[in-house]
Amino acid sequence: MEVADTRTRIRAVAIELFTTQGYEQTSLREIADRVGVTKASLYYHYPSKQELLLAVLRPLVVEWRQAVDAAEALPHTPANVRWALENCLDTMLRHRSACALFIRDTAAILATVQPLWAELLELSARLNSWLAGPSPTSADRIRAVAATETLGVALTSTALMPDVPEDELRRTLLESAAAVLGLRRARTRPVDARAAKPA
Amino acid sequence: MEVADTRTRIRAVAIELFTTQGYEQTSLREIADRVGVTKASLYYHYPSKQELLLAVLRPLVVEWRQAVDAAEALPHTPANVRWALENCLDTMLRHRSACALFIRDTAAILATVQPLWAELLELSARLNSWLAGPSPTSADRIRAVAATETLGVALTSTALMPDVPEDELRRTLLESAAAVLGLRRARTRPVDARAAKPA
DNA sequence: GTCTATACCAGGATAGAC
DNA sequence: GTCTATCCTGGTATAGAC
Repeated sequence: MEVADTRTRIRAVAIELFTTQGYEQTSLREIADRVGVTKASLYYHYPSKQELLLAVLRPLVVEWRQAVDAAEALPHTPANVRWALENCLDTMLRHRSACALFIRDTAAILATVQPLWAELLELSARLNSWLAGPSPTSADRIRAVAATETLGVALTSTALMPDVPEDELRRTLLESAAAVLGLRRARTRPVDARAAKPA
Repeated sequence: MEVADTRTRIRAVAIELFTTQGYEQTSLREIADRVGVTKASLYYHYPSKQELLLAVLRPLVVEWRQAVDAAEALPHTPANVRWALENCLDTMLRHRSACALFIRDTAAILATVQPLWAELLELSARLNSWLAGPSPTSADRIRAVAATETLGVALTSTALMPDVPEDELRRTLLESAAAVLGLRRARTRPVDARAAKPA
């Protein structure tokens, strides 16, 4: 592989420009120029701008699905809920830029890659429904959505609170989400995981 | 005014198409066709697509500013915090479609109408800083952002939980935001508004 | 003052030469 | 695997009809 092969470089430039400027705001010419090829050459490697976007977003969706699968496999106990929140938050933090794209560019992505978007919606629906617990009231369901939304703050936080250290962010958001769900404060280790059900 | 004047009809069609399809995804031709005029005619009434977007978004920003101003004018007591959350939530609900546009189309709007966007950022910064209270810790600041984000659920809720009645949504979200901020459960009337400070 | 016709340029996409 | 040339659509600008 004498080249840092063009295909890979295109993807790298795309992820950078998409996440800094947005998807619609980034032209193929811009990407091509930065890579040092022509627009037409991009089309040799990726059949469309859409596919390029997919190549950027797919890894996040894959991991996110694993996180939701993992949560669903567990019984809905307070300790498990805490663990699931943590796992989801970490997944988001790991793919921070792709997540930000998803959030900032919702309309464009929705219009562009509908199937991927649909999967993401379905995944968050499953997560929310697990978080709401068995036979949930409307309030339980609302709280579940509110809790996941709370974790989403991790993504806007870089812009709003650049000086806050990541571990404190992580800890506080987890506590906030737990508070929304009516869980009491965390113990150091997840003990008595089978006691009373959450409010 | 024999006509439901063209200018107004353009704006009405724009708000509808922008909010259902997104800003970038809506072409001027589409709007013009729906109104029954040509693209060029749009330009007589609005100097650019941007201006049309501004005309749609401006009312929300105006009211939002009033809500933040009102909050800042009050001392940071638990009762006042509750009242501010409520007021902000209601503002969002009143301008639900414009809010949704702002959230779904962030990247496009950011790129298109930077000054408006900047004002919105500044307003939410002010609101968050008021919510965090005087001399806040990092955790207080994070919680403030998490609480406002919680209210934002009102906007996604229509899609995720279409069957939940609005008043229950409103009540539960306010309680969730209060839980994030560490306020205890609401009394029917805001009594003893000057007692202990929130965690 | 309100609108149409028309032309311009940028961006996504395709065909075909090298 | 990369380029040139070309097409179509969308935002924009202007001249001019009514």
